[in-house]
Amino acid sequence: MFRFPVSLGGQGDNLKQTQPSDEQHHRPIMDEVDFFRSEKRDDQNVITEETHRLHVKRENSRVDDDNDRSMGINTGLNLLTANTGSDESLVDDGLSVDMEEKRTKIENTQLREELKKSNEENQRLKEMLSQTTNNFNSLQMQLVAVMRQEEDHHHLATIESKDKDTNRHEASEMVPRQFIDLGLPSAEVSSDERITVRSRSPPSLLEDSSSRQRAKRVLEIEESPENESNGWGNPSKVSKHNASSSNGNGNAIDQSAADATMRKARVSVRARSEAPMLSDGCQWRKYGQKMAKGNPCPRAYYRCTMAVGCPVRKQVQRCAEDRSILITTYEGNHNHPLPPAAMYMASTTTAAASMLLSGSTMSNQDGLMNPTNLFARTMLPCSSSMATISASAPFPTITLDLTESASNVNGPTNNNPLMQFSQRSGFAELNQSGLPQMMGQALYYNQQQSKFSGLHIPSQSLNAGESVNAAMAANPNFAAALAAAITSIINGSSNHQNGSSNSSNNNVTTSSGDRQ
DNA sequence: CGCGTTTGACCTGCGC
DNA sequence: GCGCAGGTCAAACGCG
Repeated sequence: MFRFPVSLGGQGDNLKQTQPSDEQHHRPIMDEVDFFRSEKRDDQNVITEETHRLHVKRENSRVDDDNDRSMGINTGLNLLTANTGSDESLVDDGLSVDMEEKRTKIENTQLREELKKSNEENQRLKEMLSQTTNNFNSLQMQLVAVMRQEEDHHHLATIESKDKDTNRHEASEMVPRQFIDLGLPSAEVSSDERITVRSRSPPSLLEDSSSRQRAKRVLEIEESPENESNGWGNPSKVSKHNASSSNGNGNAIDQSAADATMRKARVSVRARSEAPMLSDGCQWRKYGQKMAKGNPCPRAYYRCTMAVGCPVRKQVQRCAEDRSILITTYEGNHNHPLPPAAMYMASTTTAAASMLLSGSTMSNQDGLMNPTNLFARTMLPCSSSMATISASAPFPTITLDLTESASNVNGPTNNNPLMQFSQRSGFAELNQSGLPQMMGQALYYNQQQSKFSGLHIPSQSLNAGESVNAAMAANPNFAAALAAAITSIINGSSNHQNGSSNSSNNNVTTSSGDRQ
């Protein structure tokens, strides 16, 4: 197996010097050489830099590797050449001290080569780990949704039995029907039924489960025609084709709906910013601008230009009520590597799409969070103030509202919205492994509640505190960072294998503040 | 000259 | 079927 030549826990030269036992294999030899002190410093810098890279992934690591390689190779070759060319003469002269130096040079060269190989291997491993983690997070979100669905199915039976007492006739017709309908292609649903379901969706948390379930199906129906498999050019043109070609295949419909949901999931960030656009680390090109109805401010359309064919687009528009609020809506997932500054927002959109996918692809039973889930209901009031999911929009949209002023700040130390969220919910004592699950469930429940009721929950009394607004004003990237923090927390429950990285992700303050 | 922005035209879905 | 609104395209234009 691969052997890392550096200490994973090292923080710098100081730590290495005070704790030489961590690298007894290398350091004592290097410390003995005074002749190449300058180069030794370079070696230490390389090691230090490598140590930092173990903690913070860099996108330009290749450049670093090149630098290391150039520095290490050049020095090493010179040393090797000197050794091979003058070893015998030195021996003939009987200079044992030079022999020691030559031997040390050779060992240094070997160490550099090992370090270089280690860097390359480490870089490959990190890339593999990053990709695997992303895939795992996406799958984890779906798994959690499926597990919750099965769990809630038992609660559904109880609810339905209660419903039968009050709506015996309705239940006897609707419940069996919904199972039948959900198993059939969505195209068989008439538009009248869709309208009916929409109008029947009550806003209450304890809304009728059957109506919610049917509403969910409508959402799947509405999302299924959207297909971006052939790019963004003319999605609507493909929709008709898909709707007709997929008829008669329920699985195909479900998969289509799932794919469409993933692609059309949107993440909207409301942030106070005087800048015309949030700098989220990506490169955008404006391709259109329209005057939206009811808003004197035009809506600008941007697409990602960091890679050819990247499907990610975003809309930027100022709030009609408060023009200091900048509403940025992201759509799609990047299909190319991203700089670190752009990873946060990208991961947010990806996680949002995964969440929406989890909600819309639940099977034909009770794919909703059970209203009797006291845990989730406890989470909801606060989580809704930070992240809402609206069904009023044409596409399922997660809204991160970071603009509310702190009207009810609990205290000067409670400036972290997520920490306040945990405290208000009575789970402040939870450890870092518990908070992500709670947050994920809360956000997920909010998603289901608002999504299927057709009600956009307005932001209320966000306990983010004045610090959030201050941070937003100081740095528009704070919105992206906070969104990433939420995503990290949501995903944190599934990343127990990444202990070091998760510990920082779960610390929202660190995640949002240090990654600017 | 290349790239990004602007802006009017066009397409599509939806409601009446 | 018609009109409206959202979204996109592409030619024209500006800038470095």
